[in-house]
Amino acid sequence: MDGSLSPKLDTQVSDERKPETQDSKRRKMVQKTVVTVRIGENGGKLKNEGPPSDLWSWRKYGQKPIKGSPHPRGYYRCSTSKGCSAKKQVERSRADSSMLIITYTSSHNHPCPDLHTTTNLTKQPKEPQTQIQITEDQPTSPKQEQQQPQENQGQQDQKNQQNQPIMSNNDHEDRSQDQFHYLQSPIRCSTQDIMINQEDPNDTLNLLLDEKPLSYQNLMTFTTTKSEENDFFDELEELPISSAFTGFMRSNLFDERIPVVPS
DNA sequence: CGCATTTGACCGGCGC
DNA sequence: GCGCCGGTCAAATGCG
Repeated sequence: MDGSLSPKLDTQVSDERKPETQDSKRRKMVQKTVVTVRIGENGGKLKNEGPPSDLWSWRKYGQKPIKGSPHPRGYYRCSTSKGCSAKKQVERSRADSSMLIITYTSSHNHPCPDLHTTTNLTKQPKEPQTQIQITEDQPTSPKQEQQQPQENQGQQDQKNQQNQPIMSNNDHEDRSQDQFHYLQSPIRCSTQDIMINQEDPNDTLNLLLDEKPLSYQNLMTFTTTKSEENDFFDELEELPISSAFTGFMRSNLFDERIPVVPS
């Protein structure tokens, strides 16, 4: 009894398509989290690259060839929750085909799914070791130069990040923000090496978050590699991947949310 | 039968 | 004002 003809779309469509509303005026105002995923040899061998497998469920709603990029960009929407407006864009780096650029937009209005809630994920395959660099960007302001060097710097940064201890610099302020977590670190539930760069040109946060990547490699130690995943992704061109030991990851990652906002 | 994915078309925003 | 690019929606097809 919602009275809506198409509840599934009606809600979202109306929300985004609103010709006049605060967000309609500035769709770019939406916060963006850019994740650069580096795929190793494993990824190169595969036809499809391994995107960061988040616990979230994503449904592909579009794909478009981007000018300047030999590879198309895929548009995904969070299907974990019906009312979730979280979205993500996945594209392959034109400079490095073995590098994936995932851009998360909007925020999840629900907590990260867990094995308890997502029984379907229990059998999720794992992907090859992938290195991810995440950049959070708030388009409210012009441009930031740090987002460009991902291709080159990303590699160097990753090395640094791996050496660094995992999230140890956060666990105090994030409690203040509840939903913030969901939107700030969508990849928090990833299973690979993730590097997070939060881009916030409009705020000084950038300085604080600028180089605050996280390395989950330690956690990866548990990950038992499965070859089946290859087959799983074989058909996938873009990257709907899922996480394997999300339960464990989630426990650690979720518990230690990344302080997007230092204070 | 239902759900997810894929492809094409349309609309909006930005730049020139 | 026009053109181009990006993004989203809608419909159709395929797979589970």
